[in-house]
Amino acid sequence: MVRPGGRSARVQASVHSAVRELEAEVGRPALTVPLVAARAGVTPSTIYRRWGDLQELLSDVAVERLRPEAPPEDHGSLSADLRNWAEQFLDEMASPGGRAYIRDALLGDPDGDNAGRCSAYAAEQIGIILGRATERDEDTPDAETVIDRVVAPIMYRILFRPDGLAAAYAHRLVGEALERRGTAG
Amino acid sequence: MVRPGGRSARVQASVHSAVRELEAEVGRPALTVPLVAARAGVTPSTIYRRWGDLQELLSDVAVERLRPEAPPEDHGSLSADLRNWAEQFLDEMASPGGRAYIRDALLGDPDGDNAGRCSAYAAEQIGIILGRATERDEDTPDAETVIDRVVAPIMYRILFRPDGLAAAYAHRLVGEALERRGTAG
DNA sequence: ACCGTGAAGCAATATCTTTGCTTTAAGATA
DNA sequence: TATCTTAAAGCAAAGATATTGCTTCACGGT
Repeated sequence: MVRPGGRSARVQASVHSAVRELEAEVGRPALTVPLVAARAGVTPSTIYRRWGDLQELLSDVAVERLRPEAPPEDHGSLSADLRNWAEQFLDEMASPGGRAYIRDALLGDPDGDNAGRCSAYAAEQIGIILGRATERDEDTPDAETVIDRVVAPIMYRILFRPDGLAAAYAHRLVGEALERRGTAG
Repeated sequence: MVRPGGRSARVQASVHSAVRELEAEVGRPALTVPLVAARAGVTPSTIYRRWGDLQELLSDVAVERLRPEAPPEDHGSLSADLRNWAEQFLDEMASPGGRAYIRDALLGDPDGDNAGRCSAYAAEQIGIILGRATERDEDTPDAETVIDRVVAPIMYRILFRPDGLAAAYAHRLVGEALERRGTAG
């Protein structure tokens, strides 16, 4: 029987907060399970038993921070919506903090579950944008295409070649992904 | 002064071998620095001082294993070369072992150095393919385009959505990346 | 053949991880 | 509301890993 509320929930919240606070205060390299436990007012064995190790805990926290907080802004057209979303996505993900979260999320994730969740967040936001475009009767690519053409290149560069990423790159990708579509009806 | 040869080199080789052997024998989750050290005939402190921790050592080993061993096969045309290369790339990288290496390479890599190296390997292979195409007077995209259109989507899916990846996907990406190019001179 | 030096060995210490057992409190039942 | 059940947390001891000062070794230069 699952017990989503009560003590377990309090412990989880308190541990997550402790991670976020300590990440800011001492930096991630200095994070340890006992340190987090002390700040959270919990014994280390609680963390080991619930999360396994520090990496899985960090992965958990990272995924939470990567979850979008609001649907993408509506700028009145598919291309404006996508441009804006891609720019923000790149900004957030390419920042030092964003990169650390992505890595953490991928890292302590034996079954690929958390990584899948991150990808689903992006897919969801894109789905909203494309849904709006469809309602406006715009010619709309499918979400997979946008992921291949826009999200994947951004993530690849963030992970493998973190230098020289700027909004212009996101804009170019969006432009290319939408090429030869503006004229249909 | 750098000392590439001699004892240091022997230690490095022996430690790398130990990692590879033990990865196969006991599995990566059971790997520990003391275990590797014992197999390599080295004291643990040597490993800690040279590599910092297990993750960085694994990252090191992983990058070595991701280095291509030969230039891409020549099939007589850009599209055949790229199709073949992409298919092999996907096969190797999407296999359980390949995915583990990619993750390890990204993981113990504080400065993004090893990740950059992996990306450079792919870029180099692609450069060879495109160079051949240019010599044949084919209309040739630049390497960045191939990375954005072919490599990035493959890597994104391997890392974030490991299900349902097959050669057909790689072929489709190559086809789309080369679209509207075959007819030029 | 002999230094100088960077890297490896050794060993003591500090820290983290694991685990068996006990205690707590959430949620169900009456 | 009192009681019961049980998943999860606490505690503490044992085990393993990580760190570090000092010593020893051997490569590369003179």
